[in-house]
Amino acid sequence: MIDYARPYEMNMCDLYPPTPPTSARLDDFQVFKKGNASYIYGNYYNNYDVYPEPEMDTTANVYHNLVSSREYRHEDWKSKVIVDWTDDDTVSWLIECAVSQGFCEYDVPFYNFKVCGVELSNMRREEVIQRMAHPNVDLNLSKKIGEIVYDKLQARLSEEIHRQTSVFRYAESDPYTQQETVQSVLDLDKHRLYTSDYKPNDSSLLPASDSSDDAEDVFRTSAPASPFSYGSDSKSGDEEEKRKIPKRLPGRPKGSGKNRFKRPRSVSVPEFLRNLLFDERYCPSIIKWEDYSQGKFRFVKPDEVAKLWGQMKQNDNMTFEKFSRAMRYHYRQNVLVSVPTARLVYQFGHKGPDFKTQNPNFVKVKSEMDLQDMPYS
DNA sequence: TCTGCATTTCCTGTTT
DNA sequence: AAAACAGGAAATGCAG
Repeated sequence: MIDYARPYEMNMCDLYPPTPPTSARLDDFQVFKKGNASYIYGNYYNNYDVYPEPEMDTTANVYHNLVSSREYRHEDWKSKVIVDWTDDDTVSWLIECAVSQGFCEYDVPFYNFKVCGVELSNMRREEVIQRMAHPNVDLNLSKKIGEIVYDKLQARLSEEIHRQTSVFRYAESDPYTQQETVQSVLDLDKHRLYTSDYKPNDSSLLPASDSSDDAEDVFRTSAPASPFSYGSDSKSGDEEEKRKIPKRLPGRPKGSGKNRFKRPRSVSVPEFLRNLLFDERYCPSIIKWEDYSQGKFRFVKPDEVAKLWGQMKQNDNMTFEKFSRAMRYHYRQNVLVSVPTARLVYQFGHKGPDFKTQNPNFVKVKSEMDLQDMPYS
């Protein structure tokens, strides 16, 4: 089922690590890719399986930990859902989580977790464990803390999702006319969510997932393994040669059945489009609102949108043709609607995601610009 | 393990 | 003519 109208939804920009070192826009989408950069000790490292040497002075780290961890002891996070957490909320939760499990707060390198809730919720087990590593703390202890923290996080996340789902069953019937009601229901729900009886499943003693899974890419390489797998890709022009090569069967080519790893829940195609439209980095440069009041949007650079989708799904072979096929499947349920006369223009249907936004296409209103131009206002 | 859903891939034909 | 569109068919991956 698609959560078309989730109460809060991550923006594309929120999915990715803080200010990656490369300036290339598409690199923002590589957080799900195995072996790609992860943020630790203020630096990016390319391998989840090693514990890199921190660049910061380790003594300073420990000192920082001792002195500052109490600054984060506030309880704001308890009344919020995870995606609303600030980096301080994340740290507060982390410390309380570790302490409640009998660990010493000084063994938790909380400065590695100064991230917002969205980023935290997208962390994989390996990344949490890796961030937990500290040269002055026994590796096994760090690993254990990391695993428990990860399990607690997942338990909390699944409880949140469960709560959202039950709220939005109600909302799905008519998301537009009921929007206000739904919002108020959500607000109520949000505020009483974790104030009293939050009891996550205690799976902290489960064995750690096999991180070796991450060492290999489960998706096929961009080059076909054999001519038999992609017969139609042959561009020899030799008709007879073509006839000899059996056509590739329709459907996704078989990946490796083994070495599968869990990816974080990905957004659906309509949600992905909505998120791009909400993100100043992509709207209006590669996708933009054509008629916001009707939910109509236009692909400015369709190939780039498809590429982003492909990168998010770790699929280098994604094209706009395939992406648009996925979009067309959403016509059936009125999540998306075709706009016949205009090319590259689509429309969110009445069952589409909530696309309410203050400033479509991020066009500054005149008064705002005037205010900015005034030196002292 | 099974099932259903959301894709992914390829394809043929049509429209712009 | 090329690109975009439409939708069938078959396959995968994931979640329940």
